[in-house]
Amino acid sequence: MMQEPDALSPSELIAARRAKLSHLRTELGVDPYGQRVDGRATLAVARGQFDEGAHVAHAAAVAAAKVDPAAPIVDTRAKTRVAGRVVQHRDMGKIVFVGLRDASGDLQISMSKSEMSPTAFAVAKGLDYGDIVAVDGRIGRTQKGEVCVWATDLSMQSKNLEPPPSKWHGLEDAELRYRRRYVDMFANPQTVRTFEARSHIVSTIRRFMEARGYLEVETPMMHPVAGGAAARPFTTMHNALGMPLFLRVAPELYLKKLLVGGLSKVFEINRNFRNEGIDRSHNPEFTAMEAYEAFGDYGTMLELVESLVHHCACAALSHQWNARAEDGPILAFGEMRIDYRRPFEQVQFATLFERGVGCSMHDQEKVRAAATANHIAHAATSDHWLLVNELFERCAEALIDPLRPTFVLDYPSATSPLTRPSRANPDLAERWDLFIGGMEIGPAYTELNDPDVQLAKFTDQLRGADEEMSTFRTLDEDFIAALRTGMPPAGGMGIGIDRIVMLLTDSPSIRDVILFPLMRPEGTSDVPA
RNA sequence: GAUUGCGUAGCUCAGCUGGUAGAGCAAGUGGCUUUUAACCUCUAGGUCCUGGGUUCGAUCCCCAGCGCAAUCACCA
Repeated sequence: MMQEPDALSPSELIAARRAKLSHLRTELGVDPYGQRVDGRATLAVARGQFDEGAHVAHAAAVAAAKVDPAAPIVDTRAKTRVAGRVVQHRDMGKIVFVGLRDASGDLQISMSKSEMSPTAFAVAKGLDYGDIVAVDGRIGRTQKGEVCVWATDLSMQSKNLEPPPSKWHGLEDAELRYRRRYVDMFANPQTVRTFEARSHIVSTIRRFMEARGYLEVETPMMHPVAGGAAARPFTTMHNALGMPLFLRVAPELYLKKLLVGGLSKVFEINRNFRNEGIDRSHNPEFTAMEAYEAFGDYGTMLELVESLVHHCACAALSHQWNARAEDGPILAFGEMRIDYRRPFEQVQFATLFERGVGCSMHDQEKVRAAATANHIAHAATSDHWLLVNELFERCAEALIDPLRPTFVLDYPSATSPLTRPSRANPDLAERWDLFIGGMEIGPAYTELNDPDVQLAKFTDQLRGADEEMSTFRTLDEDFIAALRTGMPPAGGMGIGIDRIVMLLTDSPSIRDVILFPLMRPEGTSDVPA
């Protein structure tokens, strides 16, 4: 080793790369960090420029020139300039093969000592897995048929100083994939495919909503009062105003204010923040879409969401986001084959409850008995409808067919404080939840627009809140004032975008569809100095 | 927040009734002008997650901590 190891990282692997960095500068006179590269083709485009006829003609001309040195070598192979990260490096002596990768795919670069400057060839021989290079050359293929760029020049664009993961296995450790996503992205090409798909799905949703006349809006993420969902918020503080703020748990109340203001169809796609647990389908910040339509109801929203999800499933098929897609909008999700054909299933909450629990949800005695039998806390004293809700989640939700998108309709009114009670049965709220693949994708409601009923429900909810909840759950006077101004009757819905993306990209964890999921800091344990 | 499991070389993984560790790839060296996880030669590479304890001796057993994963709770 010609150079002292990196002071911060004593690994000799890093020292070797630093030595090469120094060698590039002092011995080869090369800037390892490159300059602007114009006229670059993606690797996929360059590969598409391959022409077998030109390759054969060139090979024949080279062969002829060996017999008769005076014979002209006509080369009609396409010239190209590409750049990418080195993912393979095979040095055969006087010929070097390098595998390059960019977001479009992989392409081999073949470099013959006789066709390059000594400096460029020396750089090529010294490349490491992870370096970024730019290459000029012509598109041809090798004797074994591998389409490649036969390089005439190669320049260093960035030196990799971090020992990269195994080129064969990629980066498999889930923790490292999330913490160092940038490594995951070049070590595991599927990661890039998944996030491209995510982008296309969000774009598809946006275009779908716009085509239906919905206006996209952006409402505050910092709320003086946390509202719109029953979730613990994150707290923060505005210094200059001396003002406590909550990161929003839902945009709902602001979007409804826009209906008061006269917009009739609005949607917002953005982040919500909920101070809750983390698991396979929960990240503290997640992306949701909420949409509201004046003069609609939850039926309006049902048609909207069914069309939207079906549309996205079809788009997933045609874009092959999901490699295991079968004929029709049937998409693989792990071991499941989820059938997105319309119409989706619909089932009444009360029906599903009876099937799962074995009694009518209106039968107070039997519900309480069932709650006791299922060891639900405070079964003897709890409110009837809270028990119904508990029992439903414990016993009935599992009956929903995970292979078919299913709307569960008409939840108990008592657990839906922002929802308008059903005209036919005031115990029920005009609300549905959509379940796909065993996950809750989102709810929709016929929104409550009577300010006095809303105020009463909020007040009831506050009265029932425990000490912790009541520290951040306060009455949103602004929202009540907006309702007093007059909000048209409306349908509203919210769906989890991350979960839709999970389903359509066959990703088992929400962390596979969030670029930088929240991780605990590592290596900062209380080691005494 | 609870329970269970995992943490060994840069990566992927072996290993040990408790006697301080191995492989493949990656890295360094030498060879090779058509390779495909290139191959061949030689070499180097480890706080076995951290801190305690038991022991003559701990990577292994016990306790605590940290991180990750799964399940549950909360929630979407």
